[in-house]
Amino acid sequence: MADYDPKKIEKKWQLAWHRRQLHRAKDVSRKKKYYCLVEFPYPSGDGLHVGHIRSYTAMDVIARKRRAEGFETLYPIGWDSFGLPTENYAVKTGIHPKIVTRKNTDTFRRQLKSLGFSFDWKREVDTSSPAYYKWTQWIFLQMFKRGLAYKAKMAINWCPSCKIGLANEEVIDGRCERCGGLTEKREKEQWMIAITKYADRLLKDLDSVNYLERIKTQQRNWIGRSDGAEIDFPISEGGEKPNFLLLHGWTGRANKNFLPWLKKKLESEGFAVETPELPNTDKPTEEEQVTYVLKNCTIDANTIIVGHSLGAIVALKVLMRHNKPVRGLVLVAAAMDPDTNKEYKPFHKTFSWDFDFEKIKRLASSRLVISDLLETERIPYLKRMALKLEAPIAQATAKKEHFTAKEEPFLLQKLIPSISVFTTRPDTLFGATYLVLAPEHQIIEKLKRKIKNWPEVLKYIKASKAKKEMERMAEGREKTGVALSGVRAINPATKESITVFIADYVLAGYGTGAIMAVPAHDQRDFEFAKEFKLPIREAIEPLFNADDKGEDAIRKGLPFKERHAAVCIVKHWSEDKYIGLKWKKTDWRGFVVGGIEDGESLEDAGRREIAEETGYKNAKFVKKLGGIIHSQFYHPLKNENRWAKFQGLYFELENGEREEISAEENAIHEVLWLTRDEVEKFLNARDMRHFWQRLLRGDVVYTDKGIVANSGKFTGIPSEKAKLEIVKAVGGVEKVSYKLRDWVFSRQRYWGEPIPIIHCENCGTVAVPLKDLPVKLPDVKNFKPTESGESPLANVSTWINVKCPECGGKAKRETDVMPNWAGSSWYYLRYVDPQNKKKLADRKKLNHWMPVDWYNGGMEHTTLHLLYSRFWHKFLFDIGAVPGSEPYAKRTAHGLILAEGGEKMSKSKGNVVNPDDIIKMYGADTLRVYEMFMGPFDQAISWSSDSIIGARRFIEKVWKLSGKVAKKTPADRELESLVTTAVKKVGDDIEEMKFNTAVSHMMILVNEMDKRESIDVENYKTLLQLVAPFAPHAVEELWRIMKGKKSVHEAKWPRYDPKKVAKIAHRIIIQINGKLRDSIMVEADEAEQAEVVKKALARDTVRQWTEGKEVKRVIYVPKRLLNIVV
RNA sequence: GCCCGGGUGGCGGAACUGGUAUACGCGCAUGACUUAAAAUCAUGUCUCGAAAGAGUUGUGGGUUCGAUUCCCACCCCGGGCACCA
Repeated sequence: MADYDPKKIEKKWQLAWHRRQLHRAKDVSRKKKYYCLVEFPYPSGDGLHVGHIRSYTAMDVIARKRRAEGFETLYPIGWDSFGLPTENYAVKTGIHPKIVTRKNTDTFRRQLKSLGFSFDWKREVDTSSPAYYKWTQWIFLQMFKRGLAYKAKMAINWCPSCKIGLANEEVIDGRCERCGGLTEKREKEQWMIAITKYADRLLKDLDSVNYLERIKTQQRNWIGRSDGAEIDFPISEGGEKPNFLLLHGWTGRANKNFLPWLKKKLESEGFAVETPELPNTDKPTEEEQVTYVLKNCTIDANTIIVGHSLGAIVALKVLMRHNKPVRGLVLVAAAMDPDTNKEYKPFHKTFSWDFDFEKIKRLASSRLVISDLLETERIPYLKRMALKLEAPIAQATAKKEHFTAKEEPFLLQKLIPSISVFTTRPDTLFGATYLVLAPEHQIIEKLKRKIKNWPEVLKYIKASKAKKEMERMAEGREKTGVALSGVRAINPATKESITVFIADYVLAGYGTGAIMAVPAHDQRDFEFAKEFKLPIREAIEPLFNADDKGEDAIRKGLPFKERHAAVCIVKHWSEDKYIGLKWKKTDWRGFVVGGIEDGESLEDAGRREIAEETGYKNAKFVKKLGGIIHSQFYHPLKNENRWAKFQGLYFELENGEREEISAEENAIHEVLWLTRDEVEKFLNARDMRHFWQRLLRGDVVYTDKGIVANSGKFTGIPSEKAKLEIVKAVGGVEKVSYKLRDWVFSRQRYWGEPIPIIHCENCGTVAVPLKDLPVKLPDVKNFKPTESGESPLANVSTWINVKCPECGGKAKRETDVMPNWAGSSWYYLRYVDPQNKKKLADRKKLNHWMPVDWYNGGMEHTTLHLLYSRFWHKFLFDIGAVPGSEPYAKRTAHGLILAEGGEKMSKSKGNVVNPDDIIKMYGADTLRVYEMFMGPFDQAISWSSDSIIGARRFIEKVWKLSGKVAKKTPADRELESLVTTAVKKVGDDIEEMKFNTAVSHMMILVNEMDKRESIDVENYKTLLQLVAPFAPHAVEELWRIMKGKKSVHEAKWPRYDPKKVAKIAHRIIIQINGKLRDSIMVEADEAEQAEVVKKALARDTVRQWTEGKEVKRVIYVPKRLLNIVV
């Protein structure tokens, strides 16, 4: 037989498989489907990376195994071909990106084919081809139509060297992901996509998919859900008072009672109130009323519009038409006929509720309240509106006389100027001793005239804006800020007047851009408070729970016995040493602890305990160590659950004078003198450590949950429980916040999908009609981005100037293009039906193939591509374009391949491994096997050119074994068992992506076979089948030599008989006192313990160790080990 | 700082659910074949020790008959997030 020569066989079989269309996936098949997916490559000029091969081989192994198991398997590939490197190359060379892309794609295709991947090449997709991006644009327009794609002026991350805006996900350590340059913040009009609308579903649905746990965790952290509350802090000093515009509804008692009442109330508080007489109140025509208000009333940024029943509708319309922000909006509904108890018809019939709620929210930025003067459930539209506006509903107090509303503190409170904060710890509200606003907070501008130190404040705001991201980080988070003098707020819980600061440690983009600072229970607030010498007030007493392990774990069902106790830290009279008590009967190591008896002072109790437990007589009390610490645990000696309320006390001994300790005490614990370091190690309970920290550092910020303290009627409640109660008591609202930001979708560049939007002078922003899709990229000569940050497309006047599709008037095309994450957000859907001209994919085919059964890719895409595509898929699901709301049933991740030195491979470092070279030298099969064998698939690993040879030798061994194959061989039960084990292990390992051990099992089998004179045909064939997915070409050649016509890749995956895995005889390890001393062979049928022990004890080696000793205990693990304890 | 991984020979790494630590591969050493080299084959290869034996899975402690594996504390490396209230 000829020597193994991959050059001779690899091309041959690649062509043969292609001709036989072995890897085509049929859309109609009686087999069960299986969809394997890998991340399609960006065809860069560097060619295929060995990292691609790692992932693609892994999935190829799985795809081939699935086919062998009888699945109709789809394993597609395509090109993610829009992107910056190609464009930058075009800028440099003047060659059109289209041409560069084609060239690169050809290289990638040739390289992938040379590796023998079982892709279905008929399904190639290419994101930069108009036939493809037509549908990318289509999806964008669907989002636009549903308000998910919007244009907004906002501070974005700007990379000055790429001249491009970046999404948060693309900024790493304040640097541009692509070029590594520092990014800055820039105000720009940008297309945004409202991924935040899907935040909660993206989070929740993670529970329904099979992703690696670390992928889920990373996505969860990125989405960053926090459950908390919004709480208003009224401005007590300096607040600009709003003026009110009250719009009444129909003639009726409501107008007679409620509005006059409100007017009087507001005026008595010193507010300016305007109440216009609206025309035609009996037969309302909204148009007249809206015009009237706009014409006759003053509306400015300080106006709060209050609309009552019909007036509510008018208020909304006025606001939209006015189109400038107002101070606030209050909608009051009492649209109930007092006689019939039915809703007024005109209210229901005449008005549509189709408002642009997003816009209204923006226009009424600071106060948004909906007040319900009836039971809410009877006015469902009000509830609907509150939901849409995310506005709090004030509950009515009126019942029978529902038009004579009583005083409504909540409503009023919402109208009085205040600062709203977001907090996850409303339970600490009583400890909030100051407020902090982000420097960008809108209210600062409004308070401007009242701020006495405005120049200083302005300087701080400017300085913080000017800071680049990196500088902000480099400062080591030292807290800076400025107090607003002339402005104060009221803590709604304590009613105390507190200072308001601006500081850049508060972020404008998160929550409300303002926080209540609780220095006692938040590290950052603590640091700030120390810096500015602000009061620190404890609102939570620490609670330590003995966890559910250990002998002091709380026993369920037993009640807690509460006890006040003193914890005494006692210092030596001359040395820097402290008393530690070590309990003898249980694993407690702590300080002197003892109960406080009735009528006894804390100090006395401490001194008494010290004397009793240690004998030392002259302890001098120095200080208390903070407040109470709660500790819940089980007391093993007293057999009861304890709830100890510990007080920390610090004593110093004046001398070593000591009395005899009672025998009783002596039996309980041991007294030790410990240095500071020894104390650290000695303590084994969190409560004791906490006191030690208090002694060492003075203040300790306790940020965990505990028992509410110093909080009026809430004192003593567990903090978790107090949260909601306190929120309710101060009229706060429960809120959820996310770290996830909307997706910046504009790129001011050339090589991307044009955003299919037209800007018309009359009609505003208009979608390109679907029939005009795709909006093709025009050919240009100059790809250079402009200094002003406009797209190069802005210069192509023939392309830009168009007629408005709606009015036919003058209009211009949008010149921004989409980011390169757009095309990749849905490509897996196109594989299913790549040629479809009418839809992004045929529904039947989608039903058949979706979801992707197994998707493998890089960890680096977890919060980018993977999250984006899940979002797009959910959107497509919502509009009925795809079945199922999750695209990928299973997601795994491969580790990076690094260069030999452990660095990243890069052209500039010259350490890139070219797969073409490896294939030339060793063959594609060797490269595949090596990459599978090199190390754990999910971990990063360095390339090693020395080790590749091992993979090649393995294939050669398999090759040479074919010379030993014989039809008749002597029975070989051992080999039989080895083959069976290998079938099981290789199969299992592939499923768990433990390819390295799969290969090693095959190597073991090959080595064993190599020892034999001859090998049975069937055993050899089984081996070939196991190797086939890894080294498809070599095995195909061997298989054909053996058998003939059909391909090994059409053969059924070998099965194994579980009984054969069981060995006939076992080596039993004999240990004496846990040390390995001997081993014996035992037949499977004589594995009874007694027999084995007898056999073992008879052995000389064992007798040597057991001689003259008594056998105390024998542990026997069947088929494994025998441990004799003497 | 927080959240994930990880730490085992000269190197990549293996070890099921707590049960022979170092499988498999690379490298290295010795030998065979060869004029020689490569390739191949055979043997050996954690440390100390002549041996019996002892020690060893980042460090220290604990639980256990027995710990790479479980628990506690700490150190180091990689990745993600980073003042997210």
